[in-house]
Amino acid sequence: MTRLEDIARETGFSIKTVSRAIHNHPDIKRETKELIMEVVRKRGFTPNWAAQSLRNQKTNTIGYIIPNITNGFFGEIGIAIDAFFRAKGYSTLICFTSDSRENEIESIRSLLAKNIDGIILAPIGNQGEYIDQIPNLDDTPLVLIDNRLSGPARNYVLQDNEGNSRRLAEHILGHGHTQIGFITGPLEESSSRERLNGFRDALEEARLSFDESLVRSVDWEIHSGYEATKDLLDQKGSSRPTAIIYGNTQLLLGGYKALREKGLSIPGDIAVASFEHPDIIDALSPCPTTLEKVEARIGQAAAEMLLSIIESKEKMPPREVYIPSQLVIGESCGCSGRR
Amino acid sequence: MTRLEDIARETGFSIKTVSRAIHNHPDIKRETKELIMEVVRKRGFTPNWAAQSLRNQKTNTIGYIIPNITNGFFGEIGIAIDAFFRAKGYSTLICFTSDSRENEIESIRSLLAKNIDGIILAPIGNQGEYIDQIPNLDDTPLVLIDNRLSGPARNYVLQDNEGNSRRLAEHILGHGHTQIGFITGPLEESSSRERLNGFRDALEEARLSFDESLVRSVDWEIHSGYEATKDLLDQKGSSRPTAIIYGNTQLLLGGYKALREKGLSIPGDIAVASFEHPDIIDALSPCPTTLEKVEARIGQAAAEMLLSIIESKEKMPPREVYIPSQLVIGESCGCSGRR
DNA sequence: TTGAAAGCGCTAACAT
DNA sequence: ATGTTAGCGCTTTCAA
Repeated sequence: MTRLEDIARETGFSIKTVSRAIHNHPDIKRETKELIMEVVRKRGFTPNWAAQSLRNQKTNTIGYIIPNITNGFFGEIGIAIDAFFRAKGYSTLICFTSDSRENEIESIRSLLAKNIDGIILAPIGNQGEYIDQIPNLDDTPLVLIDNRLSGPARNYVLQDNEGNSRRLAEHILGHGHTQIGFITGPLEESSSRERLNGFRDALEEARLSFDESLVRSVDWEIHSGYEATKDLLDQKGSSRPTAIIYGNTQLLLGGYKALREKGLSIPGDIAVASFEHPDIIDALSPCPTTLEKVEARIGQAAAEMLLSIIESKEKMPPREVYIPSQLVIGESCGCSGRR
Repeated sequence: MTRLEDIARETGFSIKTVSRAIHNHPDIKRETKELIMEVVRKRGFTPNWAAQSLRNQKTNTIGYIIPNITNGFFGEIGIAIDAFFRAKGYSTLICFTSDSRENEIESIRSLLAKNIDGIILAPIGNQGEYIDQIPNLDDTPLVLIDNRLSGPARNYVLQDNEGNSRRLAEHILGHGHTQIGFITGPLEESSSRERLNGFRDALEEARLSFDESLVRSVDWEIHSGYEATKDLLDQKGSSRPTAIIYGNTQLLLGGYKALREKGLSIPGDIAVASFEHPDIIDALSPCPTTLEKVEARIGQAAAEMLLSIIESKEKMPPREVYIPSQLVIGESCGCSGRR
């Protein structure tokens, strides 16, 4: 490993002068600096991170903790976070917890041990009390995204789930449907619960009754969307839905498969709309009606919020930011198509 | 931040004794240790990572550099790597390069500055010389995955692309097809080139001529698979393929959309098979014939290789590991189905 | 404009 | 079985 001292010896200056050159300190002669920087480049010297952060008590590093790295939603948020902080001279450490609370706590602890300057966390579940019990965490700026936890006020960047849900439902209602299925994730999760609430509000406003037999709450997986869709269409006693709204991409994908297998045409036999806006949308025909992409905006908002907390000296009261998104009309709802 | 010294003061022992307790050193009385550990737990103390690694010249951390975090393939490899190293007491830092060579070099340098113990890199492109020019990198164990670069021998974990391609092609040939389309990625990339080679070998062995007009080399994106498929089916002069093999999931997805839009039934009108084995397979009907999942095995193999290099004292000659995979018969090739 | 020395938190020799 | 001390590489007073 190349050290400051190696550069100092090679150039004949002291360690401190080399340090000054690297950090663009004004108190240094221009030629001295150029001489030193030449050697620095040649040797590929980069200051030892551990030594620097030990000395400065500042790591210029933030942590990003997500349930699952293979989830494109969190991946794209991460890209936005990384881009923002990279431009400010920070690095981003990503940890994934495989949907385990234990791993989540372990990740937080390991980030704290690294003295990172702040954390952006996409928490799992709905119980938030455990967060308040992690020692030393209150000294570290923390922003939560996408999922609200129980407990005291915290810094959040959330989606406008209710509003988004209302926009989707109103659009489907506008096509004249009155029997609308709604397939979403676990209702303990705030995101899922809020989506259902928005749906219910839209029905109320349209003076339609909310029919619980048209709602399915399952986990967020493809096969669950597949089975819930079949279940919804096969049920006896109630009339068939003429439209279905899906709570995320996975559920939609499962739904498309089920509808295709049943020989139902979209939107002819059944209209469809869905939350989120995955890249994989390009593989689907008909192109589904969805919402705008929000990943970049969530990442940006969370990163800005975190940086402002890191940079502010005094403690700030918790803030919440809601990211809304507009409809993106496709061909699955009955409109004549987009693009 | 809680320090060793805080625990020492609170328990009345010296710093060193506390350190011994934490590290399970034998030279410590059982009760002393229990007394200390109680306070350690209460305070949530974790040794300062920077101080530890500065002192030990060992960080127990490895770096994992990938082109794109939203690619599920690299994500799942990362999960396997992280699981392996976590069990050995190591952390994994993930960096993504957004397919930019500049970011890739920058990521390597930032990992070197952190004194990480080793790097697993999924390199982009096919030129490898730049790697040899990164200062100080030769002291750090490095394992490359999935893509072979030009230049000297290196540590690699690769897929058996030729063998896999041959297996896919032989299966399709076994269904009696003689006009087989092949849609794959850029031929500069070793993975893509080797896949095409395997396909050509299988044709030769079956005494069929290799018809270049049935091959498309595009980028690895969904829309490219869509357009290449339409292009292949629309071309004049040559007879239509009765089967198509896709080089990855994205291309397959685009292909399914194109075939559906053309009203062709799979496998009735056209047989289909594809490399990789994505989770999204559950959303497709008919279920495509693919290869086994290899992500976990690639990650495991790369992690094992890297750890063995980290732990070995003397320099070892570069090694290569090839991960083969078997066919997974679906419904898209003409077989009667699986499961 | 440059250099010397102290100390960030931790661990390994070396005492006791 | 426990404590003292030096030093990992860096930056920041302070002095020259």
